[in-house]
Amino acid sequence: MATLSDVAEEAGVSPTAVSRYLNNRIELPQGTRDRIDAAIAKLDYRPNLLAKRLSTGKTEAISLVTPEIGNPFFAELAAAVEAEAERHGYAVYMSSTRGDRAREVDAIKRLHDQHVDGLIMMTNQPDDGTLARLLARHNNVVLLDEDIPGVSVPRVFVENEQGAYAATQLLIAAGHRDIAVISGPGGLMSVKERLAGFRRAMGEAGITVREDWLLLGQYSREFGHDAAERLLAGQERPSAIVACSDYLAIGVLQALRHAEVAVPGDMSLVGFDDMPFAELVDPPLTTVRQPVAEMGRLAFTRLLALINKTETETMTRLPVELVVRKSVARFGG
Amino acid sequence: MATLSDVAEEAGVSPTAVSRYLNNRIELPQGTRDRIDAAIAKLDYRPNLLAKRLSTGKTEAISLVTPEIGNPFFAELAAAVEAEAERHGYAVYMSSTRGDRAREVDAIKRLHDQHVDGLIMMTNQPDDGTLARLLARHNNVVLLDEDIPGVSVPRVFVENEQGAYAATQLLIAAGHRDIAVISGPGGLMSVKERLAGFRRAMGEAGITVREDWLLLGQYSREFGHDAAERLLAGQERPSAIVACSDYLAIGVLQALRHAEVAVPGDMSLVGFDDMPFAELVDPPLTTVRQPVAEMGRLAFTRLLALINKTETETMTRLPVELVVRKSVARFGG
DNA sequence: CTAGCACAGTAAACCGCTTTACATGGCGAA
DNA sequence: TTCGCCATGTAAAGCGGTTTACTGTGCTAG
Repeated sequence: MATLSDVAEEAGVSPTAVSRYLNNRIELPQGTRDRIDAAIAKLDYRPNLLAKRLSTGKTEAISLVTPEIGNPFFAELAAAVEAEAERHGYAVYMSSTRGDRAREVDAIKRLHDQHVDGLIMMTNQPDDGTLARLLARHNNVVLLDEDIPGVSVPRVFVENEQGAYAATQLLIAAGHRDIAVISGPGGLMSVKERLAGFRRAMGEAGITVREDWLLLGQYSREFGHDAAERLLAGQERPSAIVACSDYLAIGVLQALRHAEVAVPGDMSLVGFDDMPFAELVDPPLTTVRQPVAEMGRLAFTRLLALINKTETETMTRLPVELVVRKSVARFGG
Repeated sequence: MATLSDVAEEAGVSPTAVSRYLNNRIELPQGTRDRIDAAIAKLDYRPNLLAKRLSTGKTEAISLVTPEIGNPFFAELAAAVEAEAERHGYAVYMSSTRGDRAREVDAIKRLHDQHVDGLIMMTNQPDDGTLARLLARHNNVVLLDEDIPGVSVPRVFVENEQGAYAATQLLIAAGHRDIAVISGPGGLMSVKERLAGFRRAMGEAGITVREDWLLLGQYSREFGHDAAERLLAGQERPSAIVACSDYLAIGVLQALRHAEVAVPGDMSLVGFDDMPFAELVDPPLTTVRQPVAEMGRLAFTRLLALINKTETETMTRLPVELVVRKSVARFGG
């Protein structure tokens, strides 16, 4: 591969000149410019990024850590981040922590070694302080989708409270009063906020919340399934369920189908996320849509601003939207 | 950050010694080793990967190019590759081409610049020779899931022919004779092979294939939808459809639902891939499962072998498995 | 007694680019 | 005429490692 020096020699100038020319740090007369351009073309010169990075200390790369890249929600988020990064000439290192705390820690440490310019972090489990401590030492971090308390960095979240509020209101408007909630780990911000939205809607309607119908566990299909079974096994049954993720809703749907409880006939259900499959399941799922593409895009934008020192801590809340499909029916009919 | 020289100074040896010690290229007496280890611990030394890479020319990173990381099939594949890469200490650069030829070209070129050690390539559109030419110039490439004719590199594919054969056989065994196929772009290997499997099954059963019921287009929901509509609009209708991807099948399902054609009552359907949502749709989809995790794992393994020069061109075919659910019924009831 | 060898390292070049500080020539102004 | 300055560059020192070739020093074998 041709190097900068080769180009310089070919063009009859010094490597310095070529370097500075390419980085717009020098004004050269037309003739010289032409010679350099010609040499570059002739030798098919492409700068060695490794050398450039070592020299400048900037990598033009970011790290993206996701809980599970195979999960469509995170995959879409990742795709959006990647697309925006690419637009700005940034490469993205991806790591999938598979819900493993050790791997999260690893990913952050490795980020240090990879010398990426920044990190977009997603997590789906409550932090015990480990992550917060680790992230505090790093400069360019933005948190996406889920909070890690105690780190002061830009954050991009959605209106969790609003979303759950709207979902619950929809159920109440359909005549439901016995409403259960199935959600993720109690320590997670999104879980707390969605629960708060639920409580607010219930409160405003003057309905007492049954605490034993608030089932917190994991944002997973399995937990959705198990929680629904538990609900069905109880003395009294709710007539509607707010599942705080579409994965949970899917699990619920499976349990209900297995128990031959008709949806929405015998049980109404609303999800959260609006994953691609939400409209494909039976029945098509009424759910709260998160603006995934916008979230990813914005997260990268924030990170870039951070890298360029034009940004400090900010918190953005993106609006969500209730998408009404077929999984909610009027109570009793 | 502490450098190698800092460590050397602290330990009272030369940087060379430390470097060689860390890379197991020298035997040092216990005393010296201890001093170096102590210095490393004291200074919290972590080697600068950038410098190491520039120096050695090895990056311990690979590039993964996928058509669409937001697509669960590719996302799962990517997750599997990432997991295996991580096990071996490799980082992975991800790029999503969004079905754009220019972006594919870009990704490959950039790979050259990023100086990654290798590339795992997935594509979902026929190559006009551009990619083949580009890839020929690069050493460490493995093709995953789909072929690019004319490049002699390791490949990891599935038994496409077998899969379609089994799917078709299932339909024939259920009494169907009027079977249509909806598939991806005609130029794609997977499309050809799946079609071949279909023809073989039909041939063995002595059924004539209706060429106008072979609908080739894109591996997308939209095309599945449109193709199904076209099928329904015809003079005669098939009683069963082989959709060569689950995305296609979903589209078909939507079109059929809209036209109030019951599945599997009025129309049987089998998909391909066994994406996570396949069992969640209505009715749960009978489909051909691809061993996604194994594909990803193997692709990385092959690439690693290639990087270490212990491998040349190989082609692996992973077996597929017919997963019977509820979307196929006996013909006539 | 000495040649030779193993041991325990080291000096210095190099990977390819950036950047700081400096150089040269010509020209305008005093 | 001379000074200074602008335009047009250049030399060389990094960035932080790796690697090749080499050096002392002591010990052993002959």
